[in-house]
Amino acid sequence: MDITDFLSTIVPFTDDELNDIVSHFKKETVLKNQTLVRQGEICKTLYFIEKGMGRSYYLNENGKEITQWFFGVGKFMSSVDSFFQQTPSLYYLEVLEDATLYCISKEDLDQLFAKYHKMETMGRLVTTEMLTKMVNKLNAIQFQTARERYDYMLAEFPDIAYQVPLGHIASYLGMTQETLSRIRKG
Amino acid sequence: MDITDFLSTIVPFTDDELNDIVSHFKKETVLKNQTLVRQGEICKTLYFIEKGMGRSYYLNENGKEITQWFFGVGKFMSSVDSFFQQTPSLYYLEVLEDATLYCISKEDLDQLFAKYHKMETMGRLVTTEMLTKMVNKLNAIQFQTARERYDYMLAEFPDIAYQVPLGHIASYLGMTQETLSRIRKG
DNA sequence: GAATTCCTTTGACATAGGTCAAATAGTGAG
DNA sequence: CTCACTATTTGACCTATGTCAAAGGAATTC
Repeated sequence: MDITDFLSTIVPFTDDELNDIVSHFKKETVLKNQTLVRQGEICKTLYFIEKGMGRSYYLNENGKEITQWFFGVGKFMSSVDSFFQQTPSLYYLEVLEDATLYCISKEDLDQLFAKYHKMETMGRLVTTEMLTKMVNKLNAIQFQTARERYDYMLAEFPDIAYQVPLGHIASYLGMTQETLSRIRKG
Repeated sequence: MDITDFLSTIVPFTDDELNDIVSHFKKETVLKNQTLVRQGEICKTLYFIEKGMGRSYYLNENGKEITQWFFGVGKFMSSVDSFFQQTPSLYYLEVLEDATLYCISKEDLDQLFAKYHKMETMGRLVTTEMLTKMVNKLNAIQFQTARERYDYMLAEFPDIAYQVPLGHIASYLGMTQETLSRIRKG
C-alpha cells in the first residue's frame, strides 16, 4: 500500500499537496526483528508501513514480553502516546518481517498539521479510527472467553494471525501461549 | 468546569473564536438516570459535561449491562464511534446524576472543524487523549488481577469510584459485582 | 547438514474469579 | 414511618485458564 494512495483515500488532497506532504516522509527499508523504539526512549518518528508488519510490546514485572498492538500494511505505526506527547515510551516497537517504511519526525508532521488544515483532519480521522479499534479490542478482552478472543483476532488481523509467533498473539490477547495452542488444536 | 475555560486550556483560541464556537453549543439540564442514546440509534450529539457525570454501556448476550466508559466533569461524552462515523450505536449513553451539558450536533461540529483549523487541532488532541486513556485501561484489564484493576480505577476516576453503583464499576472493570464487593472489604 | 536455538505442544495440577442462591442493608415514595 | 424495591454482602461450590515442566518440531547459523 503506497502512502500517496493511502492519504488520498482519507482526505481529498490535491496533487500538489500530496507531493509536498509525501516529500517530508523518508523512505526506509528495515530488516526483520529490528527494534525501532525502546521502552523509556522518546519516540521521534511516525512510520507508515508500505510493506511488512510490526508490533509494540512491553516487558511485564517478570520480564515477559506483552504484545500491545500489531501494525499491518497500510497503517501508521508508532508508540502513539510517546510520539504525540513526546514522553518516554512505555513500549518497544519492532518490525516483525523485512519492511518498507515511510518515516516522518514529530516536528515535520506538526508543520504539516499547521500548514494544511486537511492534514489535521487526516490526523484526527486516523486517530479516531485507532480509537475505535482500541475500543473493539477492549470489549473483546474484557468479557469474552479465550476462544472468542482468538476469533476476534482472526477477524481483526487476518493477515497477521498466521504469520507471527504464537506467543506474540497469546500475550496480545491476554492469555498464555499454552492456552492459545490448545485453542488452535480444538 | 466551564466549556469556554476547557477549550482555552487545549488550544489558544481568541475571544472571538471562543464566542463563535461556544455559541454553537446548546446548554441543557438533564436529570439523573436519563438515557441520551440507545443501542442501535445513531448518536447525533456530542456533549460536554459542565456538571454531573455519565456512562456508556451495552447489554451482553444475557441482557446484563456492561459499563464501557465513565465520563466525568469537564470531559466530552458521546457514543464515540456512532457519533463520528454516524453508524448505529453499540452503546447506551446515560447520565448518572443531574447534569448540565453543552450539546452540539455532528453537522455543527463539522462546520466548526472546517471553519477553524485550531478547532480541528483540538479535535485531534481530545481524541488522542481519549486514545491514551483507552490504552491504559486496556493494559489494566489485560494483565492485572481484579484487585489491581480496582486500584487502577481509583487512580483514573477517583471522583467517580465512590459515587456510582457497585455493579456499574464491576462491569467496567471486567469482573462481577460479588468479586468487587469482596475486594472492597479486604 | 549437524548443532544450536527458538517455537509449539502436551500433561498434571493449582487457583482466581465466576455462578447461583440467599441474607442483609439502603433508599425513595407515599 | 413503613412498604417496596434496589443494591450490596456473604457463602458454597465450580470451571476456565494459569503455572510448571518436559518433550517435540522448526528454523538459523556455521
